[in-house]
Amino acid sequence: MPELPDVEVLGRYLKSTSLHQKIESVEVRNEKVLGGTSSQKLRRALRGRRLESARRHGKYLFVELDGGAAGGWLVMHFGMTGSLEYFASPDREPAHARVLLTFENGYRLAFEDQRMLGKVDLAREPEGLISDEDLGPDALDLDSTGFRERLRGKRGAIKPALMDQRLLAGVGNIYADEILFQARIHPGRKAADLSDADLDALSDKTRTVLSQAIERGADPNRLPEDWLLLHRQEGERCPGCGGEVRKIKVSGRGGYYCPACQPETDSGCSKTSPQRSVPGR
DNA sequence: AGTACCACCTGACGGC
DNA sequence: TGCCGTCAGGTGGTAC
Repeated sequence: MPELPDVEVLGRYLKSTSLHQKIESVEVRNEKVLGGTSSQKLRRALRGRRLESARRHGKYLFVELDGGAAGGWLVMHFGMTGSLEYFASPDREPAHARVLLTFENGYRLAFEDQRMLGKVDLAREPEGLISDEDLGPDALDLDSTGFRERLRGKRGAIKPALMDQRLLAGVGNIYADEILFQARIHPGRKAADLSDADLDALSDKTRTVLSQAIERGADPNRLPEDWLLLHRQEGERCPGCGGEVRKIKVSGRGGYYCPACQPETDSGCSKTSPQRSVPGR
């Protein structure tokens, strides 16, 4: 689940549950989720401290530790199956808890991750990690000008460009499909072939899709029925036109789209997308 | 600069 | 019921 909206929601969850409490203990159940750090280092950095604030950049969540310069930041990336769970009773402990913080009030915060493709790490400053990883600006911080500039000159298909964390950070496979659907652009079209109007639509939909998803708690059950997201299956009806949703592979990733709403070639008239029966805003 | 493939991991699902 | 291949919302490395 963890693309930008999911991580934003997890960050809010952490803020509403886990800030300002002293950390009594740190338990690493599986070291595979540790990035450049070790159990010892993590324990030493966290024990006795408090989580003071949290912020997100793309799919990364940064949690500030108290203690000023000595404090540093806890960094989390949720991979494909990562999540957070704050709980008191042992029977609420998630099945795949990999790192557990226990607070002075007895509650625990679990970093859970079934497939262990996520990471928990320490960083001096978020900016350091952002530049080390060469992450682009957060997708929600990009205006249409910045968006156009960053996609300009891209050689390949638009979908992998949208998902390229170095161009803009936060969009993954699922939301890329949704954004392209709402912008009425075929995922396999060459980025370089897109008109300015196409790019503006993409930029606009990137922001509206992500922010609306956040407003709805990134919960699929609460997302609008006319989003493609809820119809990601071959043969499902397109919520825009009633046509058939199709599956394709673009640069190695499986994805869904509506051939009618997202034509393969720009027929020249999708300049200003005609009256859409699609989501819109 | 792209893409194609493999790897990292676990688990769910469909076909036989 | 069981085995097997495939696929899954992420990223990184390598080889063309």
